[in-house]
Amino acid sequence: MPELPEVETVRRGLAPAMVGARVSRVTLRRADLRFPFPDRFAARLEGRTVTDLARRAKYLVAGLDSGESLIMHLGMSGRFDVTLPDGSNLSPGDFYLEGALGNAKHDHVVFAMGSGATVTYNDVRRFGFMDLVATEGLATCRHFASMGIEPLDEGLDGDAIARLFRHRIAPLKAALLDQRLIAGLGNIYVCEALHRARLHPETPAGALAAADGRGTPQAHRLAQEIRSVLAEAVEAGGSTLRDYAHTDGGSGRFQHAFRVYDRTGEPCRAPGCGGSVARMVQAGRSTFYCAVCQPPAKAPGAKAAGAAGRHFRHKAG
DNA sequence: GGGCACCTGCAA
DNA sequence: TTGCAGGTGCCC
Repeated sequence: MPELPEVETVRRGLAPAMVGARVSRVTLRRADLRFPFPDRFAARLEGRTVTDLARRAKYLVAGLDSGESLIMHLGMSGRFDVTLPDGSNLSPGDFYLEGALGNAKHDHVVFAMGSGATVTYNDVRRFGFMDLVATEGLATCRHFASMGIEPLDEGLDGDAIARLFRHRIAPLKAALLDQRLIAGLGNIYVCEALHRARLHPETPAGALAAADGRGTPQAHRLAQEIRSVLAEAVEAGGSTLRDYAHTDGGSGRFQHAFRVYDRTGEPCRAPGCGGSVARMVQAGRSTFYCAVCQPPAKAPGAKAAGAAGRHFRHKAG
C-alpha cells in the first residue's frame, strides 16, 4: 500500500518485530511475486540478523549482518501482518483490510523470527516484490540508481523543484509522479499537494521555473505543501482506503483528511471555496482537483491549447 | 511523453 | 459485465 506515508507507517510497525532479531525461517508460498524471488532467497536470509529497517521512497530496506539488504516493495496491495511474541497482532499501514485479512490465500512469504515474532507478507495483486542486494551497492542497484530526491528531504525546496522541472512540458501531475525526479509521491498525495498549492494538474511542470531558473512562488508553495501533506499523513498513520469492519489499530486515519482524492462531486474543502471536486484522467490515472481553487495556468513558451483559449498574460498564474 | 501490461477483487 | 484500484516498467 503504497505511498510514502503508508510505507513509513509499515516500517515503524515492522521495526520492533524485525530489527535486532534473527531470521530463523523463511517460508515462500510461491516462486514469485511481480518478479521471481532471487536465487536461494530463504537460505540467504535464514540465520541472519536484521540490523536496521529503513525506507527509501516507497521501498523498505532491511539491513542484514551478512552484508546484504532485503529490499521490499508493496506494489498496490502488499501488506504485512505482524504477530509479536506476546501474541499481539498488528497490520501497520494497512490498506486491504477486508478480504485479505486472515485470508491465507494471499499470504506469500512468512518470516519466522528468532524472537518468536512472525511477519507475514500478503499481497492480493502481487505487484509487490522482494530482492536481495549487497548493502554496499544499494545506492547504485537497479531499484535505486536513477531514483530522485526524497520529498521530505530538506533540500527539496522551491528552487530544487524548479531545477528538476525546468524546461519540462509534462503536466505537473506527471512530473510529480515521476520517481526519477521526486521519489515517494503517488496518486493520492500528488492530488492533495496540488490542491493545497492551488495548482492545476495540467500546468506544464516547467512553469514552476522562473526565467533565471529559480523557483517561482508557486514552486515554493508546492514544496511546502508536499512537505506538510506528507508529514500530516505520516502523523496520522497513513491512509486506509476500502476500510471495513474490524479494523484494528493498524489502520491509518489520513483518508478522513483528503481534500480532493476520491471525492468527485463533493464540495471542495478549501475554506471559502464554493467549488466541487472534479475528476479527470491523466496518463490513464484519475486526477482529482477543484477547478475553482486550481484554475488552469499557462507557462511562458507553452503551447496555448487550453479549453479556455486564453492568450498568455504576464500576470497569469 | 502516453499506452498498456502485470493481477485480483470489488462496486456499479 | 465493465470499469476501477494508493505502482512500476517496458513499449513506441
